[in-house]
This record gives sequence, structure tokens and C-alpha cells, in this order.
Amino acid sequence: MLDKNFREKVYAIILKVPYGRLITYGDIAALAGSAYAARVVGGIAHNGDDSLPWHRLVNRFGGLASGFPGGREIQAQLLMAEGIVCVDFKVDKFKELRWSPNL
DNA sequence: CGAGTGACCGCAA
DNA sequence: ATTGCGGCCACTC
Repeated sequence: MLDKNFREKVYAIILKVPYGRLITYGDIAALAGSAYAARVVGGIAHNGDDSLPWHRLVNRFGGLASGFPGGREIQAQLLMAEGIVCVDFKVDKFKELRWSPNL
């Protein structure tokens, strides 16, 4: 899991996110190698795969994504299904639920 | 093969 | 305090 492709790292990190935990696009991008490639994370997700837990991806505010397939309500529902409390399309205790691959 | 787009983030004025 | 812009990488047409 060295620097193969940016995409591979993004996938790996997302798959490493445990149940009931969240991560931000910026964190993934930074962990993948480029802190300014946050858009790439979203871009890959949109065109890349559809079987990954993208609902665990949130912006740096802890809020839900914008053009998520189905709508933000879907993502909020998925997050709550994992035990995450979502309020006003935002994650409560986001700083507590914020996960890092180094933990 | 070339150009454009994208579910974001950080800083400047 | 708020608004606007630039920037990175990969994927699609």
C-alpha cells in the first residue's frame, strides 16, 4: 500500500474506516498524499465505485455531501443506521466520531 | 490524444 | 465578518 495510485489509497482509507465512524474528504486527500486533492476524492467517488461506504465521507464541517446519489437525506439515514447521530444534515459529535487511519 | 469536469479546502481582499 | 478565487489528481467524453 505504497503510492500506487491516488485512487487506490482513497479506496483503502475508506475501507479502513470502521463501523460508526466518519472521515473528511480533506483528511483522506491529505492521507493519500495531497491535501489539495480533496476534490479528487469526491470526483473518484462519483465516477469510480458505488459499493463503498461513501456515506461515511463528509466535508470538513462534518456536514453531508452535496450531490450524493439520492440526496442528503439518504446519507443521513445511512449514517444513523450506523449509530451516528445526524442533526440538520450534520453529524453530531463529529469531532468525536472523526476517524483517522493511524488510530 | 486533448480538454473539461468534479460529492472540496484554504487563503486573500 | 463574508465573499470569491485558485489549486491538486483522477476519470470521462
